[in-house]
Amino acid sequence: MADANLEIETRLRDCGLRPTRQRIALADLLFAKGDRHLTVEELHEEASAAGVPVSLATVYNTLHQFTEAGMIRVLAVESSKTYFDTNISDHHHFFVEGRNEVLDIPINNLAIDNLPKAPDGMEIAHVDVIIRLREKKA
Amino acid sequence: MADANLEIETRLRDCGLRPTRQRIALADLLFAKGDRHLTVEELHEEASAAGVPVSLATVYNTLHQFTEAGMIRVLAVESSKTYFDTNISDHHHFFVEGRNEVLDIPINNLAIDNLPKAPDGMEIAHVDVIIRLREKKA
DNA sequence: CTAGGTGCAAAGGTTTTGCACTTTA
DNA sequence: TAAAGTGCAAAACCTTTGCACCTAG
Repeated sequence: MADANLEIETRLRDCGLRPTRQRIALADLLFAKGDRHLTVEELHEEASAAGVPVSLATVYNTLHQFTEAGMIRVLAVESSKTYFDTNISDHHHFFVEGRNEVLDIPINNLAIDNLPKAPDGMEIAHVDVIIRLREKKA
Repeated sequence: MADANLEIETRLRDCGLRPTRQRIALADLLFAKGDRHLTVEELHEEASAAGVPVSLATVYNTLHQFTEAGMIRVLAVESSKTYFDTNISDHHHFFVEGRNEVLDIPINNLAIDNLPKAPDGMEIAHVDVIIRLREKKA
């Protein structure tokens, strides 16, 4: 536990972020449980539940700082809320419509044929594949 | 011009929508110029510029009605604004980060290998591919 | 005439910001 | 003790809603 915190502290420091109590707690929640897809609201509630009172504003700020530092990624799946993904490796997502749930696509041999070239003066920053799911009618 | 309006009126009627002045004008703006990617705000401004005063609320309502009717599609590219796409055929997009611009991927032989199965009880509603672009540094 | 549509303004939800206070190094 | 981070509340967005008025069939 102390070890885990030390690891997180080091990681934050490496990203140029001061390891404050709030950032350590949030990073801990984010990375302790494997890959996660969270909204600001959800992380805020988890932090409160975990006995770490953090203001919503700080959660916003922190998640954006983590994003800039490349520790997490923003997912654009739905236009009302911002989802953050703790898995920054190259992978793609299911999105369950109606339930607003993001899932990793498990066995990732998904590939794209004939990926187009970027227009002149542009380069590809990232390719997102989102497979939208709906509940099957019985 | 009268012809075009008649066409649009018929189309709206077929979708169960009364062809009101506002809906005709908006449909006209949306479909007259080929495939487009617009926000509510942009369409509202275009309508005003075209001398068709329409309230923002009506643009929102109308675009949602058109979406439900299957005339247009919602694009989730960026989490702050909703983009609507007038091209409902199966195709994908570039998104220029920083400039917040949506472009169709032109020659569409893009294909996905090993598309995963939907989890139990779910079916695939739609697959979105978004290629995020950034300006190349010289 | 009447069901449906529109406009306005107000409310709702998410995200950002300003500023005083606190904490880290 | 500086410099950076945090919390609160207010503000800034984008979007939806309620209700009185208008309009197409």
